[in-house]
Amino acid sequence: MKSDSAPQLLSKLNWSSAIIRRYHDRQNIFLEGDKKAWIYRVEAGTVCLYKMLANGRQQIFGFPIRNEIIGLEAGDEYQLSALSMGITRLRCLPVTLLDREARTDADFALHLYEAISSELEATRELLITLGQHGSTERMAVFLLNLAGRNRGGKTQLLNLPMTRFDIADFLGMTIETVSRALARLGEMKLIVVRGRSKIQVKDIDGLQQLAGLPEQHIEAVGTPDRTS
Amino acid sequence: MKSDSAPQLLSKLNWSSAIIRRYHDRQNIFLEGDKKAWIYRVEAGTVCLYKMLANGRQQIFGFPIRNEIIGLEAGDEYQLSALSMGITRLRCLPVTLLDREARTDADFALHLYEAISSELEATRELLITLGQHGSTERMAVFLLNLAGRNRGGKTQLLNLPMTRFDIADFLGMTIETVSRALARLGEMKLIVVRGRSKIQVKDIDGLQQLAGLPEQHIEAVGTPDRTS
DNA sequence: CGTATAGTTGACCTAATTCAAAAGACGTGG
DNA sequence: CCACGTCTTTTGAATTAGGTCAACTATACG
Repeated sequence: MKSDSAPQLLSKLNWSSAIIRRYHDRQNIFLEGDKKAWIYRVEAGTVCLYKMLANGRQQIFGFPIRNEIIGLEAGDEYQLSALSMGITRLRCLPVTLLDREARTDADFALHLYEAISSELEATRELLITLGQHGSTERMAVFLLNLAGRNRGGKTQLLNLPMTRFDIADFLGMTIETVSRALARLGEMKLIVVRGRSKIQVKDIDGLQQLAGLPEQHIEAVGTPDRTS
Repeated sequence: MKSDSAPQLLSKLNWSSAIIRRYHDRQNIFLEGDKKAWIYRVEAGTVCLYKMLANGRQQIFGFPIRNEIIGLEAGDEYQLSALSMGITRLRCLPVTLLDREARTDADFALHLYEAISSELEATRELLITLGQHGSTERMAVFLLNLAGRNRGGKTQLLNLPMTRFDIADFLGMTIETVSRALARLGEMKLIVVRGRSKIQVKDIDGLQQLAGLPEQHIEAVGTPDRTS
């Protein structure tokens, strides 16, 4: 559901020369409207991409993790804010470098085009999830997305570095509903909630089924086992 | 809210040589998954961009009108379906032409990048609208969006070539709720509903205010931590 | 430990969906 | 131009999912 656009870019860009920056929990990486100076690749940890809203809430657009790129968008300002969720390590590349490459190398510029395109596609998926599914299903989608990108076994222990508040803002609901949705998934024996930041996935197929029944819009991001 | 990215592209592309294609009401222009052969610029009428969903409904992502570009995305398949709303005229450009240009001209490729970027931004706005606003507000946003892109006077007569069903699928609600939302806006003296496809905007400022005031994104000054 | 913060659970309320039916728009043929 | 039938839209009543408010519990941290 989030930017899986890294692979192509990695090849072209000289990331090895990039600086590594370390964040602890809930540090701002950049804010919407900041002048864009760097693009980042997540090396470890999780990032939260969001926009602040007038009502004090925020709309979260994703939680990029290891190997995903953030800050990649046209314009000279960031269009989203980024926050570290837990201890996080980022590799930073000056945009100037990216810009120079893009201006001279059409092929590279096209990679940018593709990367943003897939980001757009991901955002559309999110929009569909929010618009069309109930709270329990949305939670299932969220967990599957995490599980998929974490690339684990069948019985995964998911790490949730984000708070219930963040999850609520991501899925467009309240923390209470998040809590109840998790409880319901628990009752259904699909997951076990372990403390505030660990969730054991017991029945990934069940989740999958809940999340979208028909294959349609839940592409198994990374998960090798797709039963249907 | 939709792709207003045309201007830059227009300058580079040789649209004058492009074929014109005519559609009447509710004809498919292309379908999600179709091999991408053309990109289009709307000359007249309205297009509906959507994805079919498993439950028989559809998520609509926008209603591009005159001068807006459709079919512009990376990949060799369309990621959305497009349907004409009312009599519609499109100028068609073979993607091969666009591709050739993009592969050789880095500057042009960057324009594509920017175009998609603004599309992404628009989709994010839509997501926020759907996620955070009530039905009446959403309707206000929709009407303002139409009014804004139609560029008219203060007391506009809006043409709605799409059905209530389409509006419902765009705003993530039911036709009944669409109807009630319009009725409510009527009671508030903000609009007058004239038949099934015309709406007279009486108080655009009132709509704007309802919609959440144009500036709904507060930049986070300081810590975005909600609680502390 | 004890306090603060995060999360859960319960009771109630509201907005939107659902189901049902009436009213209005539109096209057709007389 | 009117009468008719179909389809779209509106309106109403009942239902429900999720939000809100409030109390309670669990967890992290000093």
